[in-house]
Amino acid sequence: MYRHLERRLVEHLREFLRRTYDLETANIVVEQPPKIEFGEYALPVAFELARSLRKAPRKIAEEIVAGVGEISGFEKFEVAGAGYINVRLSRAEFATAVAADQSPAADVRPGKVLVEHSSINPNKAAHIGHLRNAILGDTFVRLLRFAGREVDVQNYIDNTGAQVADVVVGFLHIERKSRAQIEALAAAPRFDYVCWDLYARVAHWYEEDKANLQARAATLHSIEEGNNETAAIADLISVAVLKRHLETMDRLDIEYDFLPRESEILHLHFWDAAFTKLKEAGVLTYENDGKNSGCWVMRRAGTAKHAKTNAEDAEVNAENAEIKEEDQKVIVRSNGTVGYVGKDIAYHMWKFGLLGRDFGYRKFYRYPNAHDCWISTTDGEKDHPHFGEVAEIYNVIDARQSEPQNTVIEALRGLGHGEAADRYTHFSYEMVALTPRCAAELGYTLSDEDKARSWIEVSGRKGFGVKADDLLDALIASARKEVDARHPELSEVERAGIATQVAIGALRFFMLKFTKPSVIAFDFNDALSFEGETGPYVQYAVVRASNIFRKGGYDPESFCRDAADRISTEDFAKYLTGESGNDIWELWLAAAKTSYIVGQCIATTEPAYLAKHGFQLAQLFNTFYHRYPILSEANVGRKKFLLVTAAVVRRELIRVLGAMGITAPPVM
RNA sequence: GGGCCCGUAGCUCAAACGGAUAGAGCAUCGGAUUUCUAAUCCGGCGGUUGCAGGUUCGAUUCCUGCCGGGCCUACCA
Repeated sequence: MYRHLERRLVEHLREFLRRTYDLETANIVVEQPPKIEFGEYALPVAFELARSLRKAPRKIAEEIVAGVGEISGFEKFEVAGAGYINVRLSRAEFATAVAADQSPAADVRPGKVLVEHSSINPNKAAHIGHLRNAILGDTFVRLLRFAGREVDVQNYIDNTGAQVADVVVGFLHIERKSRAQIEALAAAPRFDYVCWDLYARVAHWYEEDKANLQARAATLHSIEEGNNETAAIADLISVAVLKRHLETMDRLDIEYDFLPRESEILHLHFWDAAFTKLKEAGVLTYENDGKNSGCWVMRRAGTAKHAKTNAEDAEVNAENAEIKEEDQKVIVRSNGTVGYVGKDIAYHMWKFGLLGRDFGYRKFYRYPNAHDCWISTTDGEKDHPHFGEVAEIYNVIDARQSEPQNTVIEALRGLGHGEAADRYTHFSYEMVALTPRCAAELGYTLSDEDKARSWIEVSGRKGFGVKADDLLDALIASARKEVDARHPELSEVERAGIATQVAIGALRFFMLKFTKPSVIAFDFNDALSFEGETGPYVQYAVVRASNIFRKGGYDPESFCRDAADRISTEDFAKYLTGESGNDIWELWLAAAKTSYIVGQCIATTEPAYLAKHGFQLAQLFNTFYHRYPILSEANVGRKKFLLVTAAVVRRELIRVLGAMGITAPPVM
């Protein structure tokens, strides 16, 4: 609604400027006034026009206000300050529409969207870094679906790499376990924890004696070759750990549709198909000398020179024809094997339906809600959903991977698929690290240098980090203590359920409230907080709103649905003016912004705006709740109005939380 | 060396295409009429937005340089 009116305002104004000044204004900026009393929209357009019209901004603003005329839904235009135009909505009309949940159909872009996130190596337990990835990715999926897009969720599994081989080495060479023993371990709970520790030990074992690295090379070779005991063990380990990851993420309501695996990219020869096309298009060049002699290389992303003038064009092109050694990315090694960037290029050609090959598919994991997650195989089931061949992709991968991601994009461009390259988004975010204090709490001894840092990077290789399940367990235990103290009358099951909801709310909100480029320095104190700018704060606002209706014996949904029957436009207008009206109007306006915010989040790939919005809405509601007792309100008309207000805000808070993958408990 | 990111209150973070008095939370100090109310609310304290220039009517935001920190820059995946 808010967004729709903004668009209407801009269109009208553009038309007015065209008519009056014969000006084409490409971009009319709309802002929000610093205070609610000033109106709902602020237009700084007069400042911009001052130069071309050779008039004072204030004068232009006055002319616009005088001449702009009536726009449906808007009440008035005013000049403010040195030339701002503040615009006021018709509050009653707006509130009626918001209560009824009228939102004019937004134009949804066609085509399926593929979001890939998590992509955890299946050789050890998931840690907090993976949680940030999965929560960002899953929230983005929810945002896209909220906006009406069709979305496939993928989780890429690198099951043939050195990390998996290392755990195999650990079991066979250090632990000296048989296949049957490993199978038994894999079937036990939290097998991923066993691998977490073993993986760190293997890294240490390599360091003790470099000769031990031969075991890795041999294991890696056997895995790639396939059809042998070692490969079978690697497969059983990676599948078991993968299942654990799915269980961990399911605790957070994170589900996947498809799990493409590197092993199938290898066995189904995706690379061969891609290699041919890349050579034909001249994306790859063969090096005859230098350090990369015998390799197929491509230009590293961002190293091409760009001409600043036409005169430079020829010169720059000549320079770009030859790729300097330091700008070369080896795609195919001199021994003929392909590196991971090459496989990634082939994989992304598949995503856009440009490869001419497909995976086999098999059902792999059924969620408690009966949703099936599929996995890649060489030969699959006949009936399967259609994956790949999508219109847009978003890869949720941390910022460290931006160079290879850009290289893949450049390869697509080089293949002549510029439009695909443009619809490829590296959803980049910074890592989760630990504060020195947190690291110390975990029992790690720190150097003086580390102690002075503001954060320390986690390392799976060293077994240094906070495991996702451990954090969740700690959050649930902490929430449980609060619930037990507040609601001793509830059953064991009820209290456990509430504690889980609160824990998930706290965790998901925590990971979303930071903007993507900010490194999260993880600390248990911050993450375990349930007060202030947290998920539970927002959940609690919903619980409070629900309490009003439960204790009053009303149905909140019906108060939204039938708002217009219960309250006349005149009453809306009456209660939304004056000092207290302004307070409450601010709440209504914030509640109406949800879909506007969702649009912002998608356009900027920044879910943090949603967390911020949820918190602000909850904050406004809490103030309202405190200031205006509802059930004891003597004036019947005003009481109805306050109930509608609470019902609408409750509805929007539930929506915002839902888009973040958070549910509100019945009581807190 | 090159590329990308970050630097805002004691701490952790916001500030939508450049906009009106730079905002929250935490911490700290002081308060909240027995109500749908404490996982909450109100108030106090707290800022030369790393530094220096430039562009602009206007800069935390854009540009240049410097200072400080991080990440990436393998024929490993």
